[in-house]
Amino acid sequence: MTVSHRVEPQIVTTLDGAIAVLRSRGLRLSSTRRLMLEALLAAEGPVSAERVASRLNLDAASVHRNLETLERHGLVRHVHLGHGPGLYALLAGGEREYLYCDGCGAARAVPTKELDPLRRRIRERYGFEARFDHFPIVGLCSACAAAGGEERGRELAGPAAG
Amino acid sequence: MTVSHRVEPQIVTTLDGAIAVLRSRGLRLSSTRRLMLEALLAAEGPVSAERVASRLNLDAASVHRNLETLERHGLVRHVHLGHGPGLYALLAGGEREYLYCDGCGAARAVPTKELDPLRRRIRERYGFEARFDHFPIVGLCSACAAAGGEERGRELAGPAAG
DNA sequence: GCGCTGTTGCAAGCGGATTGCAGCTAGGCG
DNA sequence: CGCCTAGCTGCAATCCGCTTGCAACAGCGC
Repeated sequence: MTVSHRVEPQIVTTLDGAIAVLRSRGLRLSSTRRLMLEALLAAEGPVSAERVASRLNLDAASVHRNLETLERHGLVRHVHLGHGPGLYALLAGGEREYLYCDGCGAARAVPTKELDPLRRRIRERYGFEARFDHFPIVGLCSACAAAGGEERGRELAGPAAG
Repeated sequence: MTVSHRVEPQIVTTLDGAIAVLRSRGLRLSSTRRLMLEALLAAEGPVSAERVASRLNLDAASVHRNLETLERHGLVRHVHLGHGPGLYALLAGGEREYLYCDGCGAARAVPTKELDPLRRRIRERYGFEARFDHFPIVGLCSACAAAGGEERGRELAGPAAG
C-alpha cells in the first residue's frame, strides 16, 4: 500500500514475462509468488489482497508484502475504489485509470491517455496534475444517476472488489 | 461515515443557526453536540473525528455518531483526502469539491459549480456523473509536480487532516 | 419537577493493513 | 550435487479508523 510514487511500469502478460522481470531485479520466485502471479494473470480486474490470500490459501501478511514488492518493481498497481480495501492488478493491459460508480460499485477502466484532455483542462485551470489511477473519478454511472442515486443495486453488477 | 447519498444541505454559519436546524429536526442539543458545533465552526478546514474528539476531550465513538447524525441532517459533509481518516466540515461555506495533492497533502477546496464544466465533459464522454466532494480529484499540485513528485515535503504545508 | 427518549462513555469488536520474529527455501557458488 | 545465506514465509501481535452493544445519564416537552 505504501509504494513511493511513480515506478517504471513493467508491462507483462505472461507468467514467464513476470518471472523474467523478477529475475532481472534479483527477486526470487517462491511458490507463493508464482501462485500470486498466476492468480493475477487470470484475474478479470483488480482484486483485493484478502481475496488473493483466501483463494490461494496463503497468509494475508505475505500476500500484502508480495503485492507491495511487485508494485515497487512496477509489475502491479493498486487502486482505491470507494471505501473498500485496495485492489491490485498487473499492468498487463497497460496503465489504466478508473471511473468508479458509488451507486453500484462498478468500475470502468480506461487507458490513461484517454483522460489526457481532461487532465490538461485541470492543469490549465488549476495548475494541478490529476491522476485517476490510484484514486479514481468517483460518481454515478448513467444507470445509477438515472435511478436518482437512490437505489443502490449493490447486488447487481457488483464491484470488481474482493 | 455511512450516510446515504444526497441529503438536503443545511448551510449554517453560526451556532444559533446550527441549533435551529437541530431543533427543527427534533434533535437535542447536548453539551457534546454544542462543543462539536463550536469546534466545527471555528475550524479552518475539514477535520478528522479523532482530532475533534481529542481536542474536546470527548469519546471518539460519540463524536463519530454525532458527525454521522449531523451529516444525515445536512449540516456536515465528510471527504476522504488520500489514505487518512475521513475529514468533516460544516457546510458553512456552501458545497465544496476538492483537489487533493498526494505529494504535500494540501487540499484545495472549490465551489461545486466551478467544476461543472469538467463534470459536463465527463458526462458527455462517459455518461458518468462525477462528484469530487466525497472523493476528491487526486494528483499533484504544481509545486509537487515541478519537484518531480519525488520530494514529498509532508512537513511543509501539511494536510488539513487531523 | 417528572418521565420519556435521545445521547453519552466505556468496552469490545471488526476489517484492512503492518510489523517482529523464528524457521524455511531459492538459487548462486563451489 | 550439496552448502550457505539472503530473501521469503507463516504466525501472532499490533495498529488504525470506525462501529456496535449496553447501562447510565440528561435534554426537553409536559
